[in-house]
Amino acid sequence: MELKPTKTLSGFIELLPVQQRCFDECAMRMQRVLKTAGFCHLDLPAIERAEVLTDKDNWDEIETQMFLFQKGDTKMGLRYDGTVGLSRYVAGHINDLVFPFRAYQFARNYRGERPQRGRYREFYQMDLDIMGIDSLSENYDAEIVATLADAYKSVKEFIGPVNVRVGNRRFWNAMFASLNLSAEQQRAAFVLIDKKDKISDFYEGLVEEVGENAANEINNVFSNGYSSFVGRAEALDAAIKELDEFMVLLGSMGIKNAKIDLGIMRGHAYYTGIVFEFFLDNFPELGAIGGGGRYEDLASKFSKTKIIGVGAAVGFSRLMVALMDENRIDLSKFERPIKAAVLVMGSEQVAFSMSVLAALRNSGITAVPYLDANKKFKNQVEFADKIKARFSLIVGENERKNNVLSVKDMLSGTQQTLDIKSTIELLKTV
RNA sequence: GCGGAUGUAGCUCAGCUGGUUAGAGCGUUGGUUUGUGGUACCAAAUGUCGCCGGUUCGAAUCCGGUCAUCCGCCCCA
Repeated sequence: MELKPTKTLSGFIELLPVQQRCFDECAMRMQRVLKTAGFCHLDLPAIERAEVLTDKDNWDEIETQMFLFQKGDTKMGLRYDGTVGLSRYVAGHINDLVFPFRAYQFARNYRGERPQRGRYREFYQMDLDIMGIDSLSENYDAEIVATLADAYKSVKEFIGPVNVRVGNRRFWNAMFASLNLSAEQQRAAFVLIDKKDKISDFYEGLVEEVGENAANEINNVFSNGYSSFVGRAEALDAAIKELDEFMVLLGSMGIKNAKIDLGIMRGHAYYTGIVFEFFLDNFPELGAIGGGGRYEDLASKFSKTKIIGVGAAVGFSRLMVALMDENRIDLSKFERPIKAAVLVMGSEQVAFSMSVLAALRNSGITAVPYLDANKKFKNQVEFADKIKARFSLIVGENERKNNVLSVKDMLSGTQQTLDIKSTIELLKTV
């Protein structure tokens, strides 16, 4: 009989138990930080109407990038990030929510693009957002960054330290306006600045797009610093002030690993103010591991009410899988989840063994039985060894009759006979 | 959508200047040892050599096509 394939579809991830435990632990810690910061958990549908997911009309074109399908007359698709669903949710429940509304999502998202290294078709993303109606103080921008920095800090022992770079779209809008750039030139300059670190001919490209004078000015932002533009124009001053105040607030929340980098742009068009990206200190070549910014018209396609947001997204799967693939996470902490393996020598011992098992679990000890009681004892010990149980609790005829256990330390190989109570005490101390 | 590489055992791969019966390691199962694992030794099972076609007396091997996967580009909502 021909066997069916066991490999996952291209672009899909599955982890081994040790990796999964690490993944889950990190996910839990980061979410706990967000909950403590008062972000409520939203678990939104993975499937949305196609019209919610895209503004484009060309079904064939978007089909290559998203997972789309149709039931009856309803075209629908899998969400590709958390923002779209959140916008819809907030606009739809606007009367039931309290603003500023803060929410986080930890959910799987789907993209239909062709997979390559570090880019998956299904992945977990953690989104956190604060939304306001009509207005939302920029102070929240700092809180979002500080909260996310705390979330990363909670998993520092696994991923190492992070740093954050902060940019400001308002600065560039003011800059471009003062340079009298056309809309087209602005767009071109945006793209170039966004790709600045990736391309070698940044300056030459700028000259070509916006002319030599403007190119020199833009380049000065990076060579002389943004502060040198103070007093040039009102809007520029405001943007510079916003950046300075932002950094002060970050500092007062204890965030020290942040710096201003006006080369941070973010690809998405919807950002309008502060933008930021997080990087790993020890693995900068991985690229941004999370980022976000402020968007002024989050939900304009769902509601006439003006909803303003500031938010961030963490490519959680990408981060964890990349680190695990490169063996940069010490997984030893997750290798021995089982404290005790209960080995049952013969079916007469099953009932007694089950009572031992229950007693162990009631005491909070992670215990696994080997219930094929008539298998050779050798296989049972081997099983205990393979699941890396810390102890084997052996139940044979003698043990059952005397109401005791043979407790074998699987690391040292030594063995002793204890009653159940003493066994539990021993296991609790290890 | 474009380019490069790779498809052989459950897994990782070797074999490929065409030549009898298709190889290794790991893993699995059994045994050495039916109340003791990690190490050792012995043995066994497992293949449409991705698929289709061509060349040839003969193809895992050469050629064409096709599909799939990986890597990169494009894109990144």
